Amino acid sequence: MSNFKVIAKDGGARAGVLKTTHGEIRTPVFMPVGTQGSVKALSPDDLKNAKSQIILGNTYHLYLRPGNKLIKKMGGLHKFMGWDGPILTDSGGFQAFSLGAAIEHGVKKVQKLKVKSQNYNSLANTMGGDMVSNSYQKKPEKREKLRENSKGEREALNKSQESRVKSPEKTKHTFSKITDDGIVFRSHLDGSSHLLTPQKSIEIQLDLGSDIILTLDELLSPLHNKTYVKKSLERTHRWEIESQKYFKKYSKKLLTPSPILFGILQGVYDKKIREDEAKWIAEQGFDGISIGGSFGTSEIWGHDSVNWASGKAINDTFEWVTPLLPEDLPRHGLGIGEVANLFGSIEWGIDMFDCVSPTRRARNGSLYVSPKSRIYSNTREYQSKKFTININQQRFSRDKKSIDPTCECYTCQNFSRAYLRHLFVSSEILYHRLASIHNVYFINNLVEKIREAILDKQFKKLKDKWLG
RNA sequence: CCGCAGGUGGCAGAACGGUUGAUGCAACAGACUGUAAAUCUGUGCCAAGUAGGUUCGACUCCUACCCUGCGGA
Repeated sequence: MSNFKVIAKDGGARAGVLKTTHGEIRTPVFMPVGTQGSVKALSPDDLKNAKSQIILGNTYHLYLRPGNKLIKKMGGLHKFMGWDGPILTDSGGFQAFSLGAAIEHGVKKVQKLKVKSQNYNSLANTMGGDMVSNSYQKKPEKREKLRENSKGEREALNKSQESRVKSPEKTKHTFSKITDDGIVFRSHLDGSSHLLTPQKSIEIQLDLGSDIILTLDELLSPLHNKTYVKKSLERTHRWEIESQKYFKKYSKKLLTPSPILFGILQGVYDKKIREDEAKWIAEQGFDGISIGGSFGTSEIWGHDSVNWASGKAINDTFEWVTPLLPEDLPRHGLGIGEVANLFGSIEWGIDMFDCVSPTRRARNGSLYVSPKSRIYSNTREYQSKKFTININQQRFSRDKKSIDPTCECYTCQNFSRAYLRHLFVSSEILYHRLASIHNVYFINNLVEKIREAILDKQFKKLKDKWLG
């Protein structure tokens, strides 16, 4: 019996209902990310008032601190954090990337700039040593460079040549390493070493009492070469099957009613690979399918900068894979959550989303605004087609309007841009809460509006209104 | 009034007499997509109290004055 039901379709876009052990979810749905048992700056009440139906928790972080066994003893993650709605837990697969390949390759999940291909094969050969990433090292490097430049001409030349030779060879220290058995992590907290196997990941997620569990996968980088990608995907397949076996063996025994298990469709920005992966995952009998992997471009995969456009990789990928996935399974776009990407993904039949963007952006001063409000604000946003403003900007210091005059969140009902800017530049803690309430509400509300539009067969119209 | 210490960007604060002039904060802008993120990346600063002197060369040494702090009368 399926937990998921599509109740309406408008083109490729779907509206549905997903049953979980902590209640029903209306899809499409956005899931705020609560990595360490907390959606940063927000209480469960704040989350509910911001229209959150379900949140995400993280295996890797909660395993390291406070520990899955402790959370189990405390009655599970829901009780521990005071959230009675559904929780989806990530498997820890993303950290293999963010603590490994992302550092080594200097890339992000959604790579916006064209990266010069270096044909990376294996990764993270150099675990150990200083716990510093390249971005964290930049400051000292800059300092050295400046000092060198200020010395005598010849001396400076010699020195800078030396550093030019040394610099590319510089070891990048990563915190994760992939082995066939699982992911070896060196804790970013205390340096201790941990092996996360597919079984271990499921065990942790069961201990947490998650409603929706994900299989362990390895997130690929656009700079992994074809040989490595092939090998990695075979390994991820093995991990997913092992995850599923372990899940079937223990989930019903340990928890009643049982949580559900989503498999992960991995890959890079390549049609053939994504289609093959879609066919494979469709056959495995999962309760849902999370679509992850890299949405970046590189020469290795034949992408040239001319063809590249923002969000194109995401849209293309979903366009390729969704026709090959079972209609009756929920589809989850892992880590997707920017406004344009939500429209682009839902259009191709994606039902669920999670993203750190609303909460991280909020804390960093980037607040969402709707198209109408962009016109109010200033022609800058309107022209740039962005959906955010940087509240730190001076032009908001006397702005009496709410962040988004069309928004009905608690923050917009009660506070001005001028006040929020003041809180932000003053580093007041309240800023984080008010800003996060707004951004989470904004995205949740947008997805809710999209759902209503699908039910009314108005999806295209709403999309045009936003993306024009 | 006397003694001591000291005056370096908007603020704080470094540097053998050698094209001087870091760094931090603040300011201004930008980034952020399964959270190593209240983070990161840029940008600019009319920067040596005043007036002289020594020196090839002074932020750096000398003199006077002005100002600030501390102690004393």
